[in-house]
Amino acid sequence: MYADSARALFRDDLAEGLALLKPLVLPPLARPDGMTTHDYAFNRLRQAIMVGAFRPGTSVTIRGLAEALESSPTPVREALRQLTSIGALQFLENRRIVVPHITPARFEELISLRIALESHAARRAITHLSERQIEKIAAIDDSIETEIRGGDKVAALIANQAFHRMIYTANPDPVAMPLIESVWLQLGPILGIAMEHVTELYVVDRHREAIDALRRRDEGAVADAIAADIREGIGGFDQQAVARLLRLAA
Amino acid sequence: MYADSARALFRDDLAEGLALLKPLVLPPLARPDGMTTHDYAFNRLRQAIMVGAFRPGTSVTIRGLAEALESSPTPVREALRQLTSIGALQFLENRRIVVPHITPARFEELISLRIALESHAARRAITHLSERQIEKIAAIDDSIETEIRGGDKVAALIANQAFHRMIYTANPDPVAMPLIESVWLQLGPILGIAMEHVTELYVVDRHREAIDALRRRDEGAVADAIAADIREGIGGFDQQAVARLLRLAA
DNA sequence: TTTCTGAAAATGTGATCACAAAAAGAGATT
DNA sequence: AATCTCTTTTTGTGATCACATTTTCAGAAA
Repeated sequence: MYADSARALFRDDLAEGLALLKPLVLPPLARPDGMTTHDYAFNRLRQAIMVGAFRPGTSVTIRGLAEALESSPTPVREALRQLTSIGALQFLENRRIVVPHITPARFEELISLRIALESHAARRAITHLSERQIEKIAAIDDSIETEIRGGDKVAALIANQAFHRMIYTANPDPVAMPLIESVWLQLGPILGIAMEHVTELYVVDRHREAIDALRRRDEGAVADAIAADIREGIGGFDQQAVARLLRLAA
Repeated sequence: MYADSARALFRDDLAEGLALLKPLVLPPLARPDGMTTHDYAFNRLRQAIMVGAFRPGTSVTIRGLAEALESSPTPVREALRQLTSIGALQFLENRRIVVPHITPARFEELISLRIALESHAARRAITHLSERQIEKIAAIDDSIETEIRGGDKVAALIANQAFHRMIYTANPDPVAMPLIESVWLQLGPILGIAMEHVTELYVVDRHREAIDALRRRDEGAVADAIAADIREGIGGFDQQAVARLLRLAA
């Protein structure tokens, strides 16, 4: 596996990183026609980071990624630069490019920021949601449970994100969504750790509550449900367990 | 002025754009030692957009900026790509790079997002603020009034941003600050329009209220003061007047 | 005057190269 | 065995170039 590429894709955790990256980033997402190399690289990396393919502290290289994506340094560097702008990566002083480390305090800040942003976005979405859209949201919620019961952690995570995204993007001017995804990206690497250590997934979310509140067009109840949902867990992961894990890692 | 450069820096509003850009972006900020060309370009453009140097819809070119910044396309393109990630610019389908247009609805969304984000950040900052820092914040508030009375719109704007930034960055893990600045960037172009049309600046902010609340460590009062401050105006600009202006422009 | 057409210019994209800084590694020294 | 030193390799940076697409604009046609 190492000899496959002349250069290392990752400096640390090479095997694990590759193992996670390969299915997530390399084969599945074919490049659509008309998509630039840069956009392709950006979206692949973004998606990989958001679902926890990279552990905190992992460092990547421009040439390594260019090779993995069968491209050249220029578009990859642009993609990496963009990812730093949204907190997904970090260019260090010594020119190393790493996935940011997360302290327990930072983790708490990010969760609290998620609550502020997403309860706000949920409130703002209510008036724009049609009945049909709400039913779609409920359908996505069902698929989350299916994935959790099936034990596919990454799929559960993605479905959970889709659930939240579907609500917030009902707003025709979804200015909050990019910021919310920035926070998700910063939490991604933690989820990667969680996925390695947590074997049991729990279906304890507040999605039903949120959906009911959406149907009633009850702003306060929606915001409360979303806040509680975030506070308690992330797509099958128990929040407290993740926090504990983080303290151990630090 | 036009003949100075072989290529146009802006496609539209060339004269106005240059007039605003020159003092803000070109001469003053000298490139510090050790700062890369890319970082320099990024920071200059970012600052220029944040204080309203570019009107909505203005389009820029990579080569034009590279020439203006005495650099080459590569680092400038990276800077522009980063700016799109934080909502300051937009790469259109036809490969044009523009400052995003803003609809009245989007404007309202951004203001409401500012309130959600900044009242949250203010709450989170309270426990980390020392007495000395609060006095510094009060000093910045004084300088805002000075600038407003002096009639320097850009300086007033920058001082106002410094006031808010000083509060939010007291938090040792300021995860919200980059997101807040992203919103500021998206509002920047509107401020540019406001600065062109508004002649009178008002010193009607809630800063004193906010500072008092900070001294009392009163979370709710701080959040309320910040929310009211944002709702009513931006660094000397009356919010309602700006909204009216925007409806006219649309 | 307006609209259409085709050539010329401009522009974003991505690959490549030279360069300096940093990291890695081999071998000697303590 | 641990530390230091010097060479080699790797890596980010920025400039340049070729290419395809888009825009611009002059001139013809209606």
